[in-house]
Amino acid sequence: MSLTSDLVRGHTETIILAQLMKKDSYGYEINKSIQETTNNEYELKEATLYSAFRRLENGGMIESYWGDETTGARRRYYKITILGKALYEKNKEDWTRTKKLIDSLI
Amino acid sequence: MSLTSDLVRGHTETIILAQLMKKDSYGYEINKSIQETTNNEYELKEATLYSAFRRLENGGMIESYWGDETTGARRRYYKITILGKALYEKNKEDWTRTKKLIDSLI
DNA sequence: AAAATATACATTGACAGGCGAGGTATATAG
DNA sequence: CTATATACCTCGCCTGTCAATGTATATTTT
Repeated sequence: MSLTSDLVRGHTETIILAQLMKKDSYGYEINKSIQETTNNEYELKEATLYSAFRRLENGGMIESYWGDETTGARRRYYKITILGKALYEKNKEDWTRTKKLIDSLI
Repeated sequence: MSLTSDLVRGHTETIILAQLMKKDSYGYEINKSIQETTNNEYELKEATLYSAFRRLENGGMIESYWGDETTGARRRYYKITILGKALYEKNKEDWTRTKKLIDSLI
């Protein structure tokens, strides 16, 4: 929504992985969930979201499959892989370190 | 140095402004100071540093003047402006908010 | 005296992530 | 029947980062 986007840059993949740590999900739902969690303070732009999915899938961090909805628009579900879980944990640690780093610098 | 760069992206200007809040300084010194503060965990690449200076100066956030060194390499000193101080304060607030936002999402 | 290192500034061109703008398709509410 | 919500996707631009490269002076090492 606001000015935060620049500062969240670089966390997009981790945010998506975090959602997929809870359960398999699809783009639209993930984004809604982010909006709810942040009281509409933040959302991923669709182009950002889907390009992140591509990167993550190409890197073997997530896998996708089509949902079996008989009604409504089709959904492409994503599932986090072992590799993806490991990346998520690593990114979380990096975030903890980076937070301290920035706090000490600004 | 390491993997942090992606996550610090977006904070470069604020980090520079933070240094200039303390005192007028020049590129090389600012970078050394950052390295010392972070125990060599982080440093700005020169190209990044100088392009940030350009942006900040063009935006009226900092002003520059040549030092009067009679020996050694010349130094271009930077001074933070009123506008720059305001931006710094705003960026700090944004950081506080963003930190919470990311913490809630990952 | 020569070579290496430290100090100090600067530019160029490539790269990657974010995103505006545009497009497709189905279902429901007014 | 029109608007809105759900759901996916791509193209091409913009911006910040950074490797590589270049300049110049001073000190330290060999």
